[in-house]
Amino acid sequence: MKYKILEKPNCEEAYDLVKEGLCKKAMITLFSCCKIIYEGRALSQLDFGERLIIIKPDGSFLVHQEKKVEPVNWQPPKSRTKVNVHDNELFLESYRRPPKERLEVEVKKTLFASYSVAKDYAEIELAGYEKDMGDMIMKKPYLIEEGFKPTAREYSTEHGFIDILGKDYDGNLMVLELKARKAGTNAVKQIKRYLSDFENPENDYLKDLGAEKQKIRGLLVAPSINEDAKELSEKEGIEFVSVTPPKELKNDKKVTLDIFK
Amino acid sequence: MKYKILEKPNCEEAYDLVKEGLCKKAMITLFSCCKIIYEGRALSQLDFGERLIIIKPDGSFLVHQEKKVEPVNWQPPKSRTKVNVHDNELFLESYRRPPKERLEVEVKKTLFASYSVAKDYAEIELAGYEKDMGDMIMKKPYLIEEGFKPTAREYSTEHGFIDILGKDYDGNLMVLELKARKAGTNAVKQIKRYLSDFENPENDYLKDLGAEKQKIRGLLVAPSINEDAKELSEKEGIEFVSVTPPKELKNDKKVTLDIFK
DNA sequence: AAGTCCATCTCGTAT
DNA sequence: ATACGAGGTGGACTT
Repeated sequence: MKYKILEKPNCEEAYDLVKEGLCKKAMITLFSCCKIIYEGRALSQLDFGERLIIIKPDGSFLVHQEKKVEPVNWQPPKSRTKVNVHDNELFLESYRRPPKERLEVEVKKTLFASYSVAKDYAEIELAGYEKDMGDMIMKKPYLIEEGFKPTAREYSTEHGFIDILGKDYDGNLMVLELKARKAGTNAVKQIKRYLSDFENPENDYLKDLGAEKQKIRGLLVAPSINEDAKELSEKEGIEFVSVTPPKELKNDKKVTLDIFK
Repeated sequence: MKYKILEKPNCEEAYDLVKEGLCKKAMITLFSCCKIIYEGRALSQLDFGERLIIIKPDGSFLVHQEKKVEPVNWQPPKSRTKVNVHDNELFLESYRRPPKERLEVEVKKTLFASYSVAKDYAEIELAGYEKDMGDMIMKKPYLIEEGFKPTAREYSTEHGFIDILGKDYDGNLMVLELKARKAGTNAVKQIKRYLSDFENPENDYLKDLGAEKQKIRGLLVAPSINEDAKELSEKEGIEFVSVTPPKELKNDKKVTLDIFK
């Protein structure tokens, strides 16, 4: 059977449903009054209350209260779920390692329980990230300014990776830091740190890049910038260029799955 | 009624159930074949497939695929859910602002739908965070070393907040950076940045702190440290002290709610 | 409302 | 395996 739903199952019925769901690699949901203990990287306890419990076929284990996007307790994919009955109560346990972590759910009463084997072959398509922005700038460098030529991406320095390195029309070195969202002071400070790498005479980045004795320009590239960051960038001589990450989906993937007809 | 479950509801039945659930401020779950579009800070689309849809009474909207802990699409608390029927198909929409964001779910077929009003008055108790660690060190400064005296917490500098500031037995200034988990190179770099604030003669932190001409020690306090970070800290003269965040719950909250008996 | 920072962050990716 | 960084980060807290 592809799915099963039980209303007010007793302890043994709920146990059987969970067992069956695990066996069939189904999504299992329980709406139950339960108490939860977590022990691992941190430690938590949550007294009895009614919550939604979800066990996914990849081993993920979620407990959702009626508020917030985040689960109140959880275990990650590849965790192992165990089911037990003690004193007419259902116990769910989820183990992972490493790190060694344990989640224990004591189920007092279940309003309803279900499992169902999901048919889902689609993957989400996303756009509007820093990566998309970088791709776009590499392809259309004039978005930064006329004559800009990118030379390297993810250029490694002592202080981390420079998003894009390049030269302007006059051959001056340009250090670009990309932010897909509104930039803050941290982004400006980040660029300052990269620039300090080039000022250090011990490093021979400049020689490597054939840009010795040239001016070095630091650029913050983001859709917008907050007031503090604007002030700091002006003070530090960091330029700001407004670029918005492209929000374009590769729409060629127009699959209509026959299964769902 | 406190809850309702429908197996293979048709479009109108599902519509009525969702409407009723929203009205009663219930947790709503649907296991449906659906297609999803999101538009807001980023942009996404997800083709038809079977997923678990959750609408919480606080306005949170979650769509879970059969893998991962994170929802594939979501809206945060206080979002507004709208339900509609077009051409014998159910449409769920969730709006928020600011930022203006929109989630649209086209439901082709529903395996089962439910709503239930959750009775949950418990709050999670957690231990094992950086905050707990800080509390412990302020109370038991000898955990850092004999003679250590903390003087300030969350001390503001140009480069951010110093977790704990203090003096050693000889009156030297100590800058403590706390990490509740294994520390990496970033933590060491963070301390270097704080220390640079004190080296800058423009700042008069030192005068403020009455520690002029004293040595300044940078300490990384964490349960453990990775190899790169260890190397860097030794090179930079940053000391490492191993402290594990306390994992103790205030166990006095042993409430047994009569409602659940 | 906007900024800042921690998190059982999760998740992808490179090493 | 571990390390590192982005995220529609979320969520709590401060200004």
